[in-house]
Formats: sequence, C-alpha cells, structure tokens
Amino acid sequence: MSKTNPFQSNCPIARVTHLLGDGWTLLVIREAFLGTRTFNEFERELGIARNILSARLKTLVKAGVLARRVSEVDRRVVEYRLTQPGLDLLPVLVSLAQWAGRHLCCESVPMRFVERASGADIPPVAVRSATGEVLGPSAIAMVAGPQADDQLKSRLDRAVSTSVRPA
Amino acid sequence: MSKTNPFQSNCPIARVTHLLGDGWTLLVIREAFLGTRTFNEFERELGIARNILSARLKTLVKAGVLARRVSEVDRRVVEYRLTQPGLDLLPVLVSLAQWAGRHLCCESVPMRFVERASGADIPPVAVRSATGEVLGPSAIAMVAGPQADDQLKSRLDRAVSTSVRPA
DNA sequence: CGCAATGAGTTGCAATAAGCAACCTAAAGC
DNA sequence: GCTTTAGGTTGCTTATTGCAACTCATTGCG
Repeated sequence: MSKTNPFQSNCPIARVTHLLGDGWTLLVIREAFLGTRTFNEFERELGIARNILSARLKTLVKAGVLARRVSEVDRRVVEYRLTQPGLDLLPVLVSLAQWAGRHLCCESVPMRFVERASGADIPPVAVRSATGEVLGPSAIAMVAGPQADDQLKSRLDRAVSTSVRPA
Repeated sequence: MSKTNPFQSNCPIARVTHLLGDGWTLLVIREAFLGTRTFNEFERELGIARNILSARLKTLVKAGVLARRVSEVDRRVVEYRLTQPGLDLLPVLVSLAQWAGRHLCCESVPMRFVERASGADIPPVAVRSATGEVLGPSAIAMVAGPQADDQLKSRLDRAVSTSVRPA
C-alpha cells in the first residue's frame, strides 16, 4: 500500500482505498455478508494465510466495519460480524459485483443478486438524483466540503474545468 | 495479491478484487474520473512510483477500463481515458466515497457529490428493487448463475441458510 | 482429574511486490 | 544539431505476503 501519498490525506476515496485496497479485505467482507463468522471459517472459505487474516480482521474491527465478540456458549470461539457501518457497504459490494459480472465475466453469468422474497433480479445499482433520475459521470461533480484540506480543494478545483467524456 | 485463492475463480467479487484490490488502482480510476489523462499527470497527482503506475495502467488497459491512445497533435503524449466499462464504475466510486465520507471521515465533510447542473446534493447510492424500493442486506440474496463453477455453487448454497443480521 | 482436540491467534523465514532513483528512447522545440 | 519533454524501463532496497510451525486457552471425553 501507498506510504507516501500526497492526496491520501483527506479524500474519502483515498481513505477507503487505504482500508479496502488490498487483495483480501473485500473478500473478507464478502464472506461476512455470506454469513461467515469465525476465524477458521474465514480461513477455510478464502484460503487466506492466518497471519494476514489476523491483520485484516484487526484492521476491520478498528475501522468499525466488523465487531469482535467472544462467544458466550464456547469461550474459544470468537465471532466477527458486520456492524451497521459494515452493512452499509452493501451498495459498494453489489455495485462492484454487478460491474464485474457485466465486464469481467464476459459471456458467463456466474452469480446474480435477487430479492430474497420474490427471487426477482436486482437491477444495476445506479447514482440517482433526489428525484430518482439516473445520473451519468458528466451529470455529477465532486466539490470540496467545509473540512477539505488545501490539497483536496486545489485538486477538485482543477478537476471541475475538465469534463469527463468517454474515450 | 492472492496467488492461491480457492474461491477466486468464478466469483465476480473475487475477480474485481483481483483487478482493483490494491493501494493504487482505485486512485488511478478516481483520477481518470477527475480528468487526468497522461502518465506524468497521474504521477504528479498521485505521487505514485513510475514503474507501479506503468504496471497499473497496463492492467487497466488490458481489462478494458482505460483506453490508451497516442495523441495525434503531439506523438509523445499518450492519453489514457475511461472507456464505457470504465465509466460504468461510477456507482462503485460514488458509493465507496459516500460510505467513506459517512464512516471514515468522522465529523468532517471533506468532499461531496452534487448534480453538476443544479448543485443539489446526491443522495446515498442504494440497492433498489425493480420497483425502486431500497433493499437492505437481509432483503437480497446471491444465487449461482448458469456458469457458476462448483466452488461458487457450493459456497452460495451454504450461504443461503445463514441470514445476515447486524451485530 | 488427566489428556487429546479445537479455536484463535503469533512467530520466523522464504518469496513476492512496492518504492526510489537513475537511465533510456523517441518526438518536439528552437 | 542540441536541449527539453513525455513515457516508459532497469536495478536495487525495503516492505508485505504466503507458509509452516508453534503457543495458549478452552473444552469434550474417558
């Protein structure tokens, strides 16, 4: 991961990249959504090295994504489960999986999201306005908030002038 | 990144983690959305090492996220811009940034997404049913598609029985 | 009670990837 | 022609990952 990143400071995408930006963390979170709870379950399902898993779980607990709790029925087992902030990652996970399903698994449909109740397919997650219209890249802008630091501010100022048109 | 991952094979989340799951790729894509086009611009904006940037751009081009084109006005400059699949990452990027803004930048608002036309705030990206209702984690399920391999199938079968309730 | 088994880690070491500076090549500018 | 600029690549150092073995507390069992 990046140690010396000038724009890492204040940008939310930089922060979330720092947390989720490695080869395992997103998979750990996927497993948590699939119901995996204990250390050994994560290890078995993912084939992840134990020391790496240990480090990732620690980080996710510290970040407030997972909660660590020793089971009361068996004090050996430790349960990791998604907190409310962790559950709030659902749109991220679903949009990632949908994108990958469309663009990375060409011609094949390995998996899809459905409504549990009806079995109906879930349409692609989209960025929408308050009135519900789907917004494309050119319809939205990132603007600096009150707590933006100087780097972020100047970066966003430079960006507004350049439009995002497809290649 | 993970070399030996049993569940890496067919799951879209595993595939997208393999592509985007490192400390730089998401930041490169953010820069592309902000209008960054050339090698030196990416280097300056991100503070990324040149060899790493070179490798990431290659990977993203091969994955079809970015298009590489030599400028016709100056044959020294190479332009990298988002393809349509790349632009389709918008919901991923926005949902990530919104999540980080809510949960990783406590008490501060470094940046927000607005409609370019009106300046209105963009509400949180959500998973919705075909009829537009917001769906939570317990309302949705992942099911194996026709091309799911055996690992993915058995993994998803095991998951449906376990419900996802908050910690 | 004694003891093997289980769950959750930690530690040490080899392999791999990231970070950094220097170098290279081709095209522009003058 | 000579310098500058853009876009890389190469070699070397340092950090991270992967793997196996080990620890340590708890628990089921005879």
